[in-house]
Amino acid sequence: MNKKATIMDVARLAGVGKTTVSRVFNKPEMAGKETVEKVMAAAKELGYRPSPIARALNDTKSRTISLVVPNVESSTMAEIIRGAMQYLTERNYSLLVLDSSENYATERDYFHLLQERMTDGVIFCHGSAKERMEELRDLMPVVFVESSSIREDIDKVLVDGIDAFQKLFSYLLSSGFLDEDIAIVYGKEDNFSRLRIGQCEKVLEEMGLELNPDNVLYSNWRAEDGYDSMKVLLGRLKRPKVVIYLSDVMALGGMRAAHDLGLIVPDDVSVVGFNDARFSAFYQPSLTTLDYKPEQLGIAAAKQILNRLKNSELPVQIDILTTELLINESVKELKGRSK
Amino acid sequence: MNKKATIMDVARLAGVGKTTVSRVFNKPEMAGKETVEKVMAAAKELGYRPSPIARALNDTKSRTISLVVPNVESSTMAEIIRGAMQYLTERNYSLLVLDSSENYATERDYFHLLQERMTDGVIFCHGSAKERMEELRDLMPVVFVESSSIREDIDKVLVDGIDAFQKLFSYLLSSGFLDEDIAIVYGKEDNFSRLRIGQCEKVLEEMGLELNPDNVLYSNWRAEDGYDSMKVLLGRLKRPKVVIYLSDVMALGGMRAAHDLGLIVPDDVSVVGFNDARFSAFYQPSLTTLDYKPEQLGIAAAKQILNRLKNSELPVQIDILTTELLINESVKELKGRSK
DNA sequence: TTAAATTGTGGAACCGGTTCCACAATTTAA
DNA sequence: TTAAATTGTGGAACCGGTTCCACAATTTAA
Repeated sequence: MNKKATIMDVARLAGVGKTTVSRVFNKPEMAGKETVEKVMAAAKELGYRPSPIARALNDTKSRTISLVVPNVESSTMAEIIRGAMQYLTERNYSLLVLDSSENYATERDYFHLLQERMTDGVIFCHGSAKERMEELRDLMPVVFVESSSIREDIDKVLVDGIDAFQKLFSYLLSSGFLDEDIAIVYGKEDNFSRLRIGQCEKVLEEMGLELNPDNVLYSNWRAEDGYDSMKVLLGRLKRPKVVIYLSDVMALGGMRAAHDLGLIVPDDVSVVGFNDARFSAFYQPSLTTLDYKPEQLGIAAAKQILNRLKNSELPVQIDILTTELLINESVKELKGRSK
Repeated sequence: MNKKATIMDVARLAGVGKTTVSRVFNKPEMAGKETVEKVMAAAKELGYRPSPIARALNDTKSRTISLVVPNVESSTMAEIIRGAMQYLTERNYSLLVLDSSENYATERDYFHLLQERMTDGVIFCHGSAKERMEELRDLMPVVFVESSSIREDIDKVLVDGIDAFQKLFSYLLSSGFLDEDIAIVYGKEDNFSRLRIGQCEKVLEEMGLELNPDNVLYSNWRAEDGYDSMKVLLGRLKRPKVVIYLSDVMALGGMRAAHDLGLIVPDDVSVVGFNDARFSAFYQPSLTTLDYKPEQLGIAAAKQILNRLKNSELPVQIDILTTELLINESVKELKGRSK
């Protein structure tokens, strides 16, 4: 490993001052034509590239955005990372991914603040360190993804859960389901689930519906968890007629559980998913789901951060992604039933 | 946004030199007890935290690892990111994710080298910039994931494709399938696919098998693509009796296509997947697949990088993940057939 | 009581760049 | 031909830390 060439090496070889080398790399139009050529030749010969670290020391700009995600089992996070990465890479920014799982509650604290100056902004995806993140806003732009905040200077990207549940419950009611027929399976009971729960309860209240408390379950996002919760629900004396899962993956597990119990989806029990509708149309039966692209959350958040970086005076940005109710085979209308 | 406190601010407030402040933060046992307290109090009062950038300038250690991934549609990459992130975060390293999609072929080149000093090492996941990455090895540790290299000083993490195909073909033959019955659907024809294709062909040759060229397809990793390729295969005069997909997600699409054509999996056509067996057991029918956890690739690669960082003299590290053949419902044995 | 070893401290130099500003050389205007 | 404006250049200072090393103060050994 031979040592890297520095700006001084190039300056010496080209027979100019280091200032001139710096200028050639940053504002070549401000330098003489011949000088530019000389310096570039020397730089090439030495394989010189300016060190981003040394640059950042002056700039306080690193062209790096941090993305703080809980390392959850759901693939949603992975999609968000993908979306943000794509948007930022295209614009020559880098993405630093940080884990905010609850096990790191204390280190993370230390850890992020440590990153302060290595990062031009932070995208925060509903983890547990909300308050810390809000404080960070005093130092740099912060975007919240699917997470509420009291602060009014924090940009946000949200999924319109209210609208989603309204669409869904309207559809189910018009399909002949009663509120007592409906079961709902949330993910792990964390900050994010609480957001959804609140939205769901609000809609239920608005629509004058009341679920049987036995039919509200907390699971853990994975297919296995959806499987287990379906077994629980179908073991009840009074079985639900439709089960809403807060993720497609859990719904997949749920459908399999029904099948393993000798029941048919949707004849014996209907199933609805939410989220990552990437494959829902291919499941057997295809899954009725509230579709949105988590990737879009990442893209929107990255966009907001760069906007804010360009203009810190911008009024607060709030992007709301609406879901689409994809009606597939996993729900069977009960219109004709005589209850 | 009030300015951040620097080491000099702390030194002044504590009435000591900046060297002493630096010492208190880095080697407190080398400083006097009272001094440590004084400095810590001053640091706390000012909310001081050492700037990682300024630190990195001396260290040439940033405690950051770069992960270069093609932004493919497959969820495999997302799993790899997750695994690496988890391992590194636990050890107080950060993960910088870079996109090596082919569209960025030129920028990427520039881009990575630009990152040189911000990164202690690079994990490279079968993208198109292989040669560039090999050059990087002269400057820092590089780990290749699922990518071959001529260089013998590059650590590697691989999936044992040879073993996987051996297991699979043995199983299929012993289940009554002939080579002419077998179709195989690869992903997009890129560096990574070529690796698998090579492995598969080698095994076929070893076992004296020959596939019908019509039955070898290149698709594009997504469920939709798997769907389309199944329609192509089932449209052939001589239909394959078993279709091997190089990803579970494509297999899911394929099974759905068969169903939409009025065929039953596995009675009319058997299907095999590969890869992300996270959900394969929950599909309907459950999918026979070559199971490995892409997440483990990320973990193993992260581990190798940190090992190498600790000891650059370490002999080359090669981790080979073996797959497990999960036999599920999507393949039906043809033992009894009279051909 | 004196010499030697240990402990703690801070100024100077450095990491590799950028910015500021004075100044020399050249070009343009009078 | 001379004064004013423009162009190009590089030394010094700086960004915010760490490392090196000399030296003072204290402790231990003789």
